Amino acid sequence: MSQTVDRALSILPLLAEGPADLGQVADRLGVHKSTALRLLRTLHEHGLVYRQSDQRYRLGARLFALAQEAMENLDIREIAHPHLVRLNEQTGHTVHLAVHEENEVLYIDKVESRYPVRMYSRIGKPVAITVAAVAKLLLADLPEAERRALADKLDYPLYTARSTANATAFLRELELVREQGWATDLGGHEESINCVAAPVRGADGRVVAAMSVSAPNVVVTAEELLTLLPLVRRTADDISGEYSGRTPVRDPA
Amino acid sequence: MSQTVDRALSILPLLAEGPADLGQVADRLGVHKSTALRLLRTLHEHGLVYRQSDQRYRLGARLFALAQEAMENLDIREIAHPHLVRLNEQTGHTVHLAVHEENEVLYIDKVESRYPVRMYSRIGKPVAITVAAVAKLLLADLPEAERRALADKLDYPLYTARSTANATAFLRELELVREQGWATDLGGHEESINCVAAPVRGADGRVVAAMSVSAPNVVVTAEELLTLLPLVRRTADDISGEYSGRTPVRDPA
DNA sequence: ATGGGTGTTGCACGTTTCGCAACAGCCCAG
DNA sequence: CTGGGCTGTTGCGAAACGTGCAACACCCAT
Repeated sequence: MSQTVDRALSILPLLAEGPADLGQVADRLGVHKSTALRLLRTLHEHGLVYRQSDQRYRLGARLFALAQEAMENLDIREIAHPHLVRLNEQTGHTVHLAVHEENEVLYIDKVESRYPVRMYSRIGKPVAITVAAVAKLLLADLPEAERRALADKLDYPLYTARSTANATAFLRELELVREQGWATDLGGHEESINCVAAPVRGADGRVVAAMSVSAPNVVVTAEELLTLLPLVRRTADDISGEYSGRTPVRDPA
Repeated sequence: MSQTVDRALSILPLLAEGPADLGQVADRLGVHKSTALRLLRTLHEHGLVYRQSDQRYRLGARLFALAQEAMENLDIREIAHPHLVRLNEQTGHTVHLAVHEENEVLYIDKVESRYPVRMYSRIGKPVAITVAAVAKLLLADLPEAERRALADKLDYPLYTARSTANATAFLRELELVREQGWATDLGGHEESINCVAAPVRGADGRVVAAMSVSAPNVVVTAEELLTLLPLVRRTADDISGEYSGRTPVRDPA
């Protein structure tokens, strides 16, 4: 690791606490004033640090711009994909990844049993929003007002006898999902298909995506599928960790 | 200025464009792979850079945390926020707060129409500096020499037919804004969006921030939006007063 | 197996950075 | 006006630090 860079970067969290002048920075870094000056100058040239009118230093505008740009380029799908593949290899079942957008829930990735098929279209198919396990997870995380408003606007088609029947039942189900942190769809969409799903959360704890494992009755019973829940949740948590930058990746120290 | 730090910091905007692997980083920096590796490691230790499971690097969570922390420490923002909210309640439109820093103008707060939810999403994004009403106000306050120098350096993208076309037009517009003490953007950035803005001044009279109200054509015409000007200016003046310590906090009756 | 593609490590050279000390402004007090 | 204290700034030599090289380790395809 580079000492100079290390010192320079140590300035950033220090300034995040509030503005500081050259002397304070030098003291807290444990270096000579002239050294601190040069480091600050370099940070300044890159816009990470800004000098306000009283000559004290602040964190600069470029930092916001960088964070902003990085946010937009964060591709959940890209991060999640290898995890989906691994989950598929471990279970043999179909794995889905879905996001919530504009009152719809869309699949954005899918790995099918044995042969990994990547869906390249960014805009996937809308899912059955009232019954799909992933939809429940994504909607359960909305503020209550939005949840209610949305629930009222939806249609509740009876795909099967176990489909969610109306807004009241749906809201009750969302409440349950919200509390337990996972969701299922047991024959609610197609009679013979069961799903178990877990949420992917961003750094702020909000649900940004949901992942599910689906299998037909003829292959595994609902009970057997439920035994996969811990694995599904762990995988979702791994993705969450990676997505929010909490590095769960092994470092070959 | 420090060469090592300079190189290390150059990695950040590079990664903001999207994830990259070691070789790509080294190439674009023009250094040996081993050098890039050590720089990345240092950045990694500080959490500014994160290594995803495919071993590629991307910007890390700490960057977001820093940006957010820095933003929350901006005192103008804290003081202005309740005023923005009130203005939003009174007008129903989107309200922005922006500051000027290092030849960029960026939004530091935003209250969206009617929804009490505070969106961090677009905050931090640099604004279209040649057309945005807030940008004109902030730049119009610069000393003439700086204004000229800046105007020459800028690009003048034609977002719409009403966008500022070149440096001459821009300087003329700034002169006007400077005299009248407020600014507009009538379809200069997006055809159907109009803005009206007013400056926030510090104790010394210099413009420290600018506030705008934006609304699409389909909701209110430009003329109707302009009738809000007195209210916008009064609000900006209130913020100015509070920021410069002249006025005790006014009750929001 | 074998080759090209990655990422990683140890090392010797020399460029870069460090701390020092002296300088330059600024503000306040005498 | 003058002087002292405070902050930020600059030139310089010494040496520490970072650099590029080359060799290695590893993974995946062919």
